[in-house]
Amino acid sequence: MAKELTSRSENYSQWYNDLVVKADLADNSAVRGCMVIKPYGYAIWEKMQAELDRMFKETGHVNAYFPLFIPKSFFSKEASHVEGFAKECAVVTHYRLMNDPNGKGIIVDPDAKLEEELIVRPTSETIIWSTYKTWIQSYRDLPILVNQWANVVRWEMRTRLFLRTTEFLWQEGHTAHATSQEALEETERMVNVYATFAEKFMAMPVIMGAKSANERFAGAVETYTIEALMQDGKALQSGTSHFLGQNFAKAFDVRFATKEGTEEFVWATSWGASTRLMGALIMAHSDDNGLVLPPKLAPFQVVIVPIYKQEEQLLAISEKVESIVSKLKSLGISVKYDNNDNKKPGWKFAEYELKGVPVRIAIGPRDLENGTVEVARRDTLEKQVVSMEGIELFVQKLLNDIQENIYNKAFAFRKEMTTPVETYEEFKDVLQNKGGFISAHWDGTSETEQKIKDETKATIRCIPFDQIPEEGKCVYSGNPSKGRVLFALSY
RNA sequence: CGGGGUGUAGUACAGUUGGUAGUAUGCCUGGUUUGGGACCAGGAGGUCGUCGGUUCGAGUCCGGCCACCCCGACCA
Repeated sequence: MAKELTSRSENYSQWYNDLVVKADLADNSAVRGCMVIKPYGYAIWEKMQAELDRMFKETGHVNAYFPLFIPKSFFSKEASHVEGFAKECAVVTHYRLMNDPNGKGIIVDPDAKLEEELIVRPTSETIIWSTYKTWIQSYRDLPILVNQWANVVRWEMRTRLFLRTTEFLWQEGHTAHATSQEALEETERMVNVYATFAEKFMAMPVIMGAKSANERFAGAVETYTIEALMQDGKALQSGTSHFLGQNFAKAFDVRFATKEGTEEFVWATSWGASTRLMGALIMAHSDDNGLVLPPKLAPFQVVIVPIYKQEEQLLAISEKVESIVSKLKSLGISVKYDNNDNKKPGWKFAEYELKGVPVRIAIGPRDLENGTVEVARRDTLEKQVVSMEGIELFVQKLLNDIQENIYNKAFAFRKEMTTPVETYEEFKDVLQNKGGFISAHWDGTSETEQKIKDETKATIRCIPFDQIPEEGKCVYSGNPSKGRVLFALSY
């Protein structure tokens, strides 16, 4: 029986939910707002992790691990930080359960109350900077370039698989530097790493830029972001890199002796990307037939489906497949041979399309006779019969083509969906009838941004790094502006 | 936290005026099939979310509670 997906045009949100569940990426769990990431989904996340981890290490970072729990008092040390996160923290108050003396079940042992409550980390700046205090005395101890892979908890009011879950997986980099300049360079370096990853691996074009004050991370002096555009015209913040100035060093009293013998507060950055990238990946490329994965992140890039009548035919096919598999593997191409006899070829075709496997090879008696195979590409759903001879090179090129094609497609879409506007009327019209990024002049004030948000729900996604200096008038207030910023509805 | 919805077999659902639970799919056995989600035969699987009430009798009616999902406000 078919696993029917809701179409994107019918209900985009439903389509997304259906897709995540039916492609076996993740499921809702017994715990409100928390998901189970299933093996196929987790395999994609592992691919992302592996590549990001490699890029972090290439830029000089090392991994470490800090505690899940943070003493409550740590949170009050940085004022804007606590304000940003206080409303969404899970708090541990007790450490023991007991049998309910009044009957069945178990209760929290009232005698096991913690003297100081522990916060389940929503992010680790505080626990890490309290630790850095003990690591840093001299300029010789700097820089510290640490990343951690972890889970964090943010008690969001409303959740969506991958896009916003109560618990999510991410990495958070926390670096310490002797100078403002150096920390700023680091902040920029890491947002570039994210952008490179998004474009080269996820095949997802992003716009790099700075956040406005309203959208900045709680406790940051400056937040850089990569913003991607989803197929429904909404923006998705896909990675952020923060210049924290000396805020956390001051909050946790982290000072160092300079070469000159003076004492100064340490400069900080933090940067993170989460399982939300999975949501971005899903929405960036997929269609009404299911997932479309970029070859560089697909758990397996090629699936081979045998078509046969009798056992002897399967044996003959398997023999051919074996050599194809080894040739593909020698080129570093990952491949799955699905010789499961319980499912018919047609079922497998549909299933692997749903799961977004980039290339499918079918091989049957007809092919054995002709020395050919049928190759189908997921992005365009095109099929062609090609010679078995040199198939590995054909597939290698095809995988590259697919990676490039889905990037180009997403890029063209974003271009089409980025609209410059001059008036507020136009702004509202585009927002309502077209969506996407709106490139508009803004007077630079928080008040204006807030008013636009209140009236239209659109926010400034970023002030692009490649902003062209241009005299203009704020689309809302009419006050002078020096360049355009990008507005959009966002996830 | 407001609004809406749903809890019945692994999953998705149906269940009429209240009469002792069914369909599809999946699963197990056997056989036939296999180039776009196969078919036949047999079989296993449910204290109907939970607590209470009405009743001779409750999946069904009434009340409380719980959970999850969806839509908003908050956020990555």
